[in-house]
Amino acid sequence: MNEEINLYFITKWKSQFKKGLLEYIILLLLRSRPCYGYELISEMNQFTSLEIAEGTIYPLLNRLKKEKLVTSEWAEMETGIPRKYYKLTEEGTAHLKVMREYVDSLNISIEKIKESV
Amino acid sequence: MNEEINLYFITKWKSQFKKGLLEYIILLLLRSRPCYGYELISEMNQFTSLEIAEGTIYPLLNRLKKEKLVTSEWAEMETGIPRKYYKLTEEGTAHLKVMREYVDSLNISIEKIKESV
DNA sequence: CATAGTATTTTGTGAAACCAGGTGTTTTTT
DNA sequence: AAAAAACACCTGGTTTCACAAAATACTATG
Repeated sequence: MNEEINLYFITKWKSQFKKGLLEYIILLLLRSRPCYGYELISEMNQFTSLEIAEGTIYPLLNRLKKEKLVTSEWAEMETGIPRKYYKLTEEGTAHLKVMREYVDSLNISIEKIKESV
Repeated sequence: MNEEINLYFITKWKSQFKKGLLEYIILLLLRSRPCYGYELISEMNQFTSLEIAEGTIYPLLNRLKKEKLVTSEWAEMETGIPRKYYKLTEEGTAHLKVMREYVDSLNISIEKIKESV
């Protein structure tokens, strides 16, 4: 049935599709509580079909920090490796709101296109 | 109210967010009928809040053609400039189906994240 | 004590959107 | 009739991001 699907194309497309989307989802996830990078990777695997590489999430979090949408803080664990927790700032919340409105309005438009056939 | 929004950040993010998404929307638009590039730009402006530059759409359509997801054909107009019409192929339809399922499942996941606060 | 899992970081590569420009035609304005 | 705007396509260079791969280092399990 799917013999004719070019999986290489789909894989590439999925990778491109994540651009910007990951930033949005990470901010959404941080809305509920501070998280550390490794945790966000597993949250992502659990809640979505998205897989996010380590080499993706840590630079992404650093960008968000540089933009002051999140802050970070080391947490020494009683046992285990220290974790760097990222927390949404007020600025982050405000920006997420703008992003969310954009994504929502886009989704509505796309639904219209899908229906209009 | 929005004084604190970094519009430069938002603009960059929107540009990133389009990656992969545009490819998906173009295929969705071509599902109903063949279109030419310039037409797709105005359709996009009309139906969505997305703006797509000429320097984006023409390379995009060429990529889709190279991947055999669309075919193209010149149409000499009785009056006006010749147009290159792009038409979805069977392969394009099959790939769009896969992409659509991916996007739909992602949207469901994101909705869950949004609700879980 | 070796292996797997936890947790962060860095480097290099590839792909896509965009800007800025170019070409040529047609229509509208002045 | 000339100038300007709109139509319609294309290209080259820049920037950004996801990813693979590797490095570092600690912890838990067998």
